Amino acid sequence: MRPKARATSFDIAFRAGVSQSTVSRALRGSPLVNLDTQRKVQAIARQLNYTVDKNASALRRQHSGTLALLLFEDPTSDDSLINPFFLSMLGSITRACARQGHDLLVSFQQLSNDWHAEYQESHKADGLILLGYGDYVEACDKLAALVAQQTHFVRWGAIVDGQPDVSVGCDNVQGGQAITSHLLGLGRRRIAFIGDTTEHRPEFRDRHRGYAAAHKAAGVDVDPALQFDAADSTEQVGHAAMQALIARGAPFDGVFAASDLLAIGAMHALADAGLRVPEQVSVVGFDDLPMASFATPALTTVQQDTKAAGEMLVGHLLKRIAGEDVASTMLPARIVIRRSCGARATP
Amino acid sequence: MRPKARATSFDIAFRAGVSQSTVSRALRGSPLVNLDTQRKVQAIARQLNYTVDKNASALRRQHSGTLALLLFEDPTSDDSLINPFFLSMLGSITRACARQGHDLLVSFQQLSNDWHAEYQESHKADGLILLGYGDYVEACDKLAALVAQQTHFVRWGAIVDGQPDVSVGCDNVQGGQAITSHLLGLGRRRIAFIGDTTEHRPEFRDRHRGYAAAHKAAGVDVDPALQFDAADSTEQVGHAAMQALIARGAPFDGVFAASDLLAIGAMHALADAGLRVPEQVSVVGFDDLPMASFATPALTTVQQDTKAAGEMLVGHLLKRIAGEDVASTMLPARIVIRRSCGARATP
DNA sequence: CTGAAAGCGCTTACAG
DNA sequence: CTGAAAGCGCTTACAG
Repeated sequence: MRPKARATSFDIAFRAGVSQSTVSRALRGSPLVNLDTQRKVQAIARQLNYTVDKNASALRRQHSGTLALLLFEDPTSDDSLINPFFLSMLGSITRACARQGHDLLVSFQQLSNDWHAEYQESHKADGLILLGYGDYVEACDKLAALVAQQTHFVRWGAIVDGQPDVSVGCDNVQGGQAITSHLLGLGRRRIAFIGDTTEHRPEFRDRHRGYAAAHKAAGVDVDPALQFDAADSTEQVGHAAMQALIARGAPFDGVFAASDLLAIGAMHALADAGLRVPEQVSVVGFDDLPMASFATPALTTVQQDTKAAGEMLVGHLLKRIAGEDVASTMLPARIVIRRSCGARATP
Repeated sequence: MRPKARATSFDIAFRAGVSQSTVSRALRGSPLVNLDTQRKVQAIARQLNYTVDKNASALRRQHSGTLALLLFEDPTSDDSLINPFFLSMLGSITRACARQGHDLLVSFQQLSNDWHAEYQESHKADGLILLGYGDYVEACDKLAALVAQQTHFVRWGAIVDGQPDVSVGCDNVQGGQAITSHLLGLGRRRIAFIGDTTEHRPEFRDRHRGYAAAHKAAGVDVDPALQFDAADSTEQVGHAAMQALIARGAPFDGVFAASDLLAIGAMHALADAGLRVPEQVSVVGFDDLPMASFATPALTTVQQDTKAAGEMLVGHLLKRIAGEDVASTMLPARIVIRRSCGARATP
């Protein structure tokens, strides 16, 4: 049984006894068309199960009503799970797109790929949302190239001085400062920091800046021996970092890991080493992943508002596409106190 | 500064001194075209930063190289998080699509919506992947309608007798049987089941069938008072179910929750009631969400291979689109023993 | 308010 | 191996 071919606007025009242009207008609800004609056309369209061919429409109008989300991953972590934080962002971005009447194309990119503009150039999407672009310094050229090509895009991440693009990020400095102050308030004086502090990972760097600011405000010196570089955000890296820190021998009574995954890995390493959290060491993270509340002990952390973030990313991008100017935006971070910091078990 | 307009195949043709048809063929690597011509055209294309306009191409070829993933959610749980299991499926589906050279459109649908065929009809996607369609009985008509319209789609879920469509699912009966046998092997004799057992939730029903089969095989009678209907898979529902079960007064020494989220909610309710897991009650779930291993105690559960699932869904769909026949496929389930079942703490 | 016509940028028979 | 031409299904000036 051959299927009936899809109905086109010409089929509707024929049955309605009007021209195809009128059909097009009527379906779009143009005020130019007579109300009766419009109703008639729409009735026939419904009856024929008609849908506008988006390819034809996009070709003609030169925009597709679609946004593309580019998720970057480290080529190393090929088959492991996607960072749960990005997954949660993906959820909120998808919802925000739907609310704004746009479709969302999702794509995983290898960091190494030549990803600039692929989607927008091919006209499959009107704009791009960038998530997890890896090393910021390396990405910077590509971002600049995107800007130069007038690609419409927004980036999730730290707001960096002199950045070429528009981004939405959480207030990493404030979050880092708040959580560090909390640890200091609990009497911790030697707090380790797990995470890169360079411009390669501006989010981590900003969290570290908050960490430093909190120490300064409390009049506590930071021991450089307590910082350990970690560029990737995985449990494995957190575990290894903690082991290295322990091996270093410099005593510590607190750990601020720049992400929850790092913190959870660190907690495992502490447990392996027979150190009790939070009695001997307070541990805090950043992100508030779903699993943070399930960790043992439950992880004190900094929550990023992914719902607001998704909404803002989509909103900003749509404005850019419409030609409006938008500024990078910082979302507030909120600390979430659980057991791992020892708030209820201060020394 | 006005941007240079995007280059088209005509621009390339002009510079290469050939016709536009030849450009089109050359870019596609057609064997019809002279190798030198091809190289020349491709060089110019690269230099001009040319990309094929996918809208034009899709319009002409009548397919888009795009697949659509439809994620259904309960309208009740509007702003809560997406089920982490689906998120993980989404990750593997995205990867599988990329590997097959297809783009993925992601869409959240309200269960109530009139979702049949929207995407394929509009020619934005060549086929559909359905995830979490809610009540199977209610969805069935729509699935049949999709089949009737010759929409290409595959569904993630239970394989149901006489179903109109192609689906990929895990072997819920086998998984349910294996994990229940494990509990019985640990000496548990009164195992509660949290989950719907009707055709409305065929996955849960199949897990329950496995539960019943394991009891039968072990010669243990099932007390109907130990089953509690739960249609939605959320912590809240699991929590409430457990409370209701406790209130019922029928004693139990084990709980098989039809999903990890239900199991985690149930464990919280048990803790609230002062019942110790696994010493007094063994608890097991289904799915093996990332958070399962972080629960306290770590949750024994049944793992679904989301990677294989994503691959298979995409593979099956692509075959359907190509006109091949494919059969519904069941993936093996694997039990993952952790602390919550009391494997190392048998009475 | 409506229609005839052009054109978005491709792919692909058709003819050479 | 190459080119001229048709056509995919729309939207939108343009003319009435």
